Amino acid sequence: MMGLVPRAAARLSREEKKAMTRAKLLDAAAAVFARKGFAGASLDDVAEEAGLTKGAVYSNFENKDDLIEVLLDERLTRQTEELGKLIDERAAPGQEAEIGGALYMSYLEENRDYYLLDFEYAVHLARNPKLARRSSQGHARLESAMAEIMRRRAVEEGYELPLPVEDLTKALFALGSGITLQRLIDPARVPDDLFARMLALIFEPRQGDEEPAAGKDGKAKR
Amino acid sequence: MMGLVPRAAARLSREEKKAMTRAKLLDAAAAVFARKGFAGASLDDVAEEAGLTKGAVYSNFENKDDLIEVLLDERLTRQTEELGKLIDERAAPGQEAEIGGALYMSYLEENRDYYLLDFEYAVHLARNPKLARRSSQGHARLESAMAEIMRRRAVEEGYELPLPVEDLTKALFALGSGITLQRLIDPARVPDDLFARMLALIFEPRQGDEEPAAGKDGKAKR
DNA sequence: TGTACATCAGTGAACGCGCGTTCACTGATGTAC
DNA sequence: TGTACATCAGTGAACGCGCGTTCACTGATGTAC
Repeated sequence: MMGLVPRAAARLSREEKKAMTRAKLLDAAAAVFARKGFAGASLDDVAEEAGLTKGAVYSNFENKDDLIEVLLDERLTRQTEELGKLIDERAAPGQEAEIGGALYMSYLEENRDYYLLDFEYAVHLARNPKLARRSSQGHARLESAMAEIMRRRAVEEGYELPLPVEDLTKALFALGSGITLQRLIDPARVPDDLFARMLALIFEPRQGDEEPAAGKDGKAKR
Repeated sequence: MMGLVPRAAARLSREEKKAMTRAKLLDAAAAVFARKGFAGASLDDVAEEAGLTKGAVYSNFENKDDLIEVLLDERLTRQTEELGKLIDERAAPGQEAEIGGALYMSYLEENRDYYLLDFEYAVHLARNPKLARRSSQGHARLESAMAEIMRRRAVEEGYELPLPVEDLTKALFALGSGITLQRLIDPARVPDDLFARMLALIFEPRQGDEEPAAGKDGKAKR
């Protein structure tokens, strides 16, 4: 019983073992950075959380910057992949705003520390243009994924987007992150459903738009 | 010539001199924190920029946190006072969105470093609830000022706001800060006029709103 | 107005600490024969 | 299958540095007489 894990581990090749160490370090970094922040957490903290030593960090990553870069990049990739599924599974036609807003807010509630880390790192990026350039790619992919979803929904349900998708996407992410930051600082100052209501507002048909194609839910979005 | 400032200074009372020192330190802190960030700048940097020593900082402020708190609080108060004037002077009826958006963006362009500092400190606040509680008051005042302006405009020009003012205010600040953060990281990824266009969109009349009271500029906001 | 003492804003040096990074070493894995 | 050497992931200790904070001191300003 006690020896199982070690004995199993002893069968791993050098390469496999290294991959495990790396994974352990990334998990530990996620937890520790979330708890203490990037600046506030030391590599000793990370190593200890992983049950290893600082040397293991430097054996697997260039330095502290590299570690968090890999960490956040991998998380962003995962989120990008999950984004589509989430919305498609949950949102009925005409309910995207409410569901999307609520979904985001509950996700935020559960991942407070991760968002905080994102903001901290965003500031770090703004002060380190070289890092920023690399990280831009990941965010661009996330935006594309989101834009693609909105475009498809709009076509399927026959409504017009109020702005070019790319711009709309950027604006929605901006709105979301702005609300997020406010809530992180003082949850009481931002209503739970503000994001959802803004989404509804933004997607609502305007005077001068033609009436939605008959059938479906004519007066839906109100 | 050379002796003028010192000789004049020699006439100041202890109190006046201390006030001058404090002001010098705050100016220096504003410059240094903007340049290097709050975490990145040392109190030695601040003191040196002010032509003083660290001891002067500790003689005028409790510690580093207190220094930036006072600094940002004073700036916020100034901004709150100027906010009303700015919009009233510049924006013709029906042009609030365009002017407001453009105004904000050009202000951002000129004060890049200050915004960066704001975000850095916001994260700091989110991790230090005690600090956050005090700083909330300043932001609440800024929001009230903004809400008051929007309320008045809406009445004067006879349109309806799409959400309760308080919520709308929070949402607009959130959108603005979200766009700001994106632009700080990578200006190329956010169009200059995105904020203005979103404002226009948000204030645009919707299907189901009654037509605007005759006269004025009936089909204006399009 | 002048003198003697009190106050206190700002000095300058030292303290203590934590942290990122480096490095010689080790022991388990891999390789060649 | 077994042996001898090479490799290299991870160890553990040391290095060096910067920084926030403290503190005994000083000299200019304030106060009392």
